[in-house]
Amino acid sequence: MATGFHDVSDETIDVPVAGARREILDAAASCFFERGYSATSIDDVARRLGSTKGRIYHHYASKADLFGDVFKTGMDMNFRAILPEFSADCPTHEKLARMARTHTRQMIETKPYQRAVWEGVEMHIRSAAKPGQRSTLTELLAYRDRYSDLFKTTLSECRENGLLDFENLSIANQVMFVALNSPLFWYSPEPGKHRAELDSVIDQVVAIVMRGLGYKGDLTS
Amino acid sequence: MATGFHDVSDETIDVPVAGARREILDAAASCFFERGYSATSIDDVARRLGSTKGRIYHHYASKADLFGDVFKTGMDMNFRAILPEFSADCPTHEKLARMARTHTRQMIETKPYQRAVWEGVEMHIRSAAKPGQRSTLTELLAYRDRYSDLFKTTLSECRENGLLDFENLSIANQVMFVALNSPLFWYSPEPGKHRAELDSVIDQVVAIVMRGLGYKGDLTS
DNA sequence: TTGACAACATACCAAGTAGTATGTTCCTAT
DNA sequence: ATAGGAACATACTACTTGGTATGTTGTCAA
Repeated sequence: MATGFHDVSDETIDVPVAGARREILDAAASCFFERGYSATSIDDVARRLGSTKGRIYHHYASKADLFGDVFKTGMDMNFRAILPEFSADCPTHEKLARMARTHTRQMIETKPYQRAVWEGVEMHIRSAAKPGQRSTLTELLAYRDRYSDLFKTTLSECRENGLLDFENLSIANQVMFVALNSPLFWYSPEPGKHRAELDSVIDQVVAIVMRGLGYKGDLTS
Repeated sequence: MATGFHDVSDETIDVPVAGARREILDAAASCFFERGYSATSIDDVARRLGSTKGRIYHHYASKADLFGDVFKTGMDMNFRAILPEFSADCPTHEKLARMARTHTRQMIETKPYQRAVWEGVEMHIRSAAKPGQRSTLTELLAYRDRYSDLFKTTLSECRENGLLDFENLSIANQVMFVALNSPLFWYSPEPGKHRAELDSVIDQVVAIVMRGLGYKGDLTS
């Protein structure tokens, strides 16, 4: 099948897409971010690119495929940012805090892509995908679940070490993710602002989440 | 203007819409919940009603108006649930906990409506409304802000009393709301399940949030 | 030089979609 | 009884949208 769409189910993490594809992806992510998936037409994306539909359909078989690639590219970014932290050899609670910070930073710095990921998850929850989209979306969601499991595992370790305290692991994980993702909806860094402000926002969100999960210590590391 | 659409800006909280309107609202909320606003056609709503477009356009001037009424009805439900708690005379932290519980319960029990509220907020954030929808949506958002301020006020009081501890009030409020709203996305009560399960989910979410905001005490009240 | 193919643009189509214009039926106030 | 309007259904239109079919141009290997 010549969708130009790499298989999601293999166990490797892809490097970011480059060149022409990337331009299309950026435009698509921006449009999906501003208007949502179904309110965005292929012509909208083309207009933002300063070109026409032809260009997009030359690289992608369908609108759903384009969305899928935005989703996957967003997740690739997250994996590349998180894996070093996940593999780091440091106290479990510190690892979790670093992962949380990195994740939250990702949400802000690659917002359009992450917003597409969010919508993809929503589409799956509401099972609002037509057959055909359905199988592709399911694969993509499995990809995201692998990412989620990195946090889930770390959360579980922390609890076993007595560093965290919560009842149900899945619920804790869900609430944590939603909270860490939340800047996606309420924070837009003003162009002139210092990096310090962004760091402050991230620190505050992570602090609330860590304490919420039962962490008692300091987070000045 | 014969939109049959009550003014949002007055200071009273409306009683729930009854009868024929309510049937349409329920169907619309369900459709918006399952497919999102722009992926839902008026014919979809009509089909769910077992009727035709004529019925809907007899009561609502446009799709945006219909959505607006779903939004407002959802917010009316929230106000009616929260105001007694907000006005209750009890320790501030307990008031907040009760408000949080009530709000979270609302998210689960009136999910389709709350999901429309969420999407309305999103639409406003991304300013993805065409002119005309825009002014209506802005009014509705002001309505929601009044609701949000009830929590913000209580949060602030708690901090002044030394019962909570967080840095920025707005950030704390945003993170709190997103976390309390989160069951909207990950919890679907199975029909057979006991009410106990629902209560447990609510308690866990509220516990995480309260601790995250710096509350040190117990929540067994 | 030339054939072939990638990378687009142009033109087009069938299927929706919001909204309207116009019936039709039933209920109710007079 | 009947006029009138509320509450719909039916039929229609103008427009959008995803997708396709078909050009056009540049590039590059043989």
